[in-house]
Amino acid sequence: MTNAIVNGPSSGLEGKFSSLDINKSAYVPPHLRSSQRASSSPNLHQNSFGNGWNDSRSSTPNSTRLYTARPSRGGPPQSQSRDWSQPSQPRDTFGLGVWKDGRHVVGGRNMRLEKELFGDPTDPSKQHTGINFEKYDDIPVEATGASVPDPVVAFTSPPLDVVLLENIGYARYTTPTPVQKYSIPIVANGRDLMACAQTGSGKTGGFLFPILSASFHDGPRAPPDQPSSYGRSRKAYPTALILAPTRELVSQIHEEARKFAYRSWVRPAVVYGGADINQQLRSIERGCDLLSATPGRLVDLIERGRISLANIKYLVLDEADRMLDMGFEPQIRRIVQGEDMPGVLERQTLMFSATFPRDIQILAKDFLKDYVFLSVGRVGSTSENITQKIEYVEDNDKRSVLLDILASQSKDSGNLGLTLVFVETKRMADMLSDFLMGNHLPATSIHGDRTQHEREMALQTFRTGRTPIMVATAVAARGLDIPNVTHVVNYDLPSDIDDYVHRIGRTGRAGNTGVSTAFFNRGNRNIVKELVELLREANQDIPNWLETVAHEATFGSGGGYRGSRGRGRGGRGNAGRDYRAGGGGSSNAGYGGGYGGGGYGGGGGYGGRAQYGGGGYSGGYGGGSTGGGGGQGWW
DNA sequence: AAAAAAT
Repeated sequence: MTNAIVNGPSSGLEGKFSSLDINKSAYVPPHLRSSQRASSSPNLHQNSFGNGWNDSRSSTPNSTRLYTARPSRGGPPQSQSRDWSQPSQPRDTFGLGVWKDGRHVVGGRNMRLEKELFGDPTDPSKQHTGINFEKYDDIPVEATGASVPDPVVAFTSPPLDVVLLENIGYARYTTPTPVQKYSIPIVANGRDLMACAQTGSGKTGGFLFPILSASFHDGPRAPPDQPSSYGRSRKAYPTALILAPTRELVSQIHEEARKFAYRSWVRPAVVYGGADINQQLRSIERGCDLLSATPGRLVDLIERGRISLANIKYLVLDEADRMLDMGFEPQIRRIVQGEDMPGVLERQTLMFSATFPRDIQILAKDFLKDYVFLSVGRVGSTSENITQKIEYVEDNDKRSVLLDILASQSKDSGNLGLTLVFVETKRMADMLSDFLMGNHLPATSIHGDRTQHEREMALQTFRTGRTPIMVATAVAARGLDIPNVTHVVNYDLPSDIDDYVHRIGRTGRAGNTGVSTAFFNRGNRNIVKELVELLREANQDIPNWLETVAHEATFGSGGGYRGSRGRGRGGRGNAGRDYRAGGGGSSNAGYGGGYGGGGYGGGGGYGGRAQYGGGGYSGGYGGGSTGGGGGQGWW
């Protein structure tokens, strides 16, 4: 099994145009696959372990098992199914497989597509393994819940589906991240999952890998009551649905899905607002098995009768806390509970959230069944490969300080790195990028008032280095994975420390070192305490004046440093605790270990601090002025 | 107070 990655697929059909037509005509849209599927596969409700995933919660033991019961690659099968001997078996040459007669018919390789999806392996500048594994092994993970499956140690033991393993190999991922080590067996055992983890921890693979592995093996679920005799229905019946808060995030998830669904029967699709809906309609007609979507556009398409959720087997809510912050709860509830999606017992649901406040707990209670709770340590702040600098800069001086920074950066020889500048408002994003461009700096900007096209262009010119400076609002703070960001500037500090963590997490990825610079002034006192704690945890240098300010802020008021966001999120960072565990909770991996420090939601259960955080707002403006220490009278 | 998201 291991050699699947090393050798790669060896279909002899790659690049043969002759089977183009065959393939086109042989392709069966997902919604028309029901008849053959229903008759040929009695294993409809089985996962790749072969155990019923509906009732696995009570019966599945922890022991590891094979993730794949039989091979499903492009070569001749090692088992029965003689029809393979037919020479003209319609195999695809464009990297598309099909599900046919209850079996996975894997597509042939397509070198052009492969290059598009995975990059050119011969191009060293594209060598982007994505993940620094030594660092990642330090991330503490805690799993709680009833009979938590043991984490896996490798993609190959027990093995994921061979086709998936090959794709993982093409993507040059060698080792599962800690999130994946836990999530893979959890999902593969049919369990629901609530994970407190951030993007960058490998969580996209954490849900894509097990979902695709099982899907490759099991095939699509037969849509209920599908009027299959009526020509082609134009309704898509996805098997898996992934919801995420921003368009960029959704589109990034879709790109990952395209990689790992390569050569399989699974057609990934993506829908989000701001883009031409007719184009999206056409694309989902071409196949929509694993759908990544923002909630609004999905509801729209459901209303138009073009997407049915009746076939959903896997539901993923990514960045759930953020979606609630953005007011998506009504749409999400409608999608999950108010349409035709199978109930909680008939589907598998995975929720990811950076924090675990009360409203997320409620959502988890409503959407999940007997879930495993996974708490994954913070990546950005604990990893010391991000150097965090805090500079005192008054608002009026910010522009010139930024220019200085950018100028000194460009003096560094071979400055290939990208600089991401965060501001708080859309207006500021426009003004600042105009200012930079006016100073002949190659800058662009991204925020919610730009058209989707402009946003995509900005992201593209930034990624490719054509405009290596990008000014961004919160739209780019979370989740976006842009390789080669070497510097994050918090031109305006966010009022929420979690946002800060997310922002600086845009750099220092892929095991590279990164620098973050924050402009701090009196307007940022609301996060100073948490900021100092964070810097301390991450072994960063803390300026004396900052310590002083933090001290004052602590004393100046009842310590209501959190306020500002109205509804305090449950504790900091990933302090998410499995509240079901009643405070104590069984822990599989040392969480406390690298985490000491005060802030981590200190034992006392959950509910308490979740909703209306401590002192509320006003973290003490005006508290003891005349900055005492450091001899710097800033206040 | 701001940002994001369906039109």
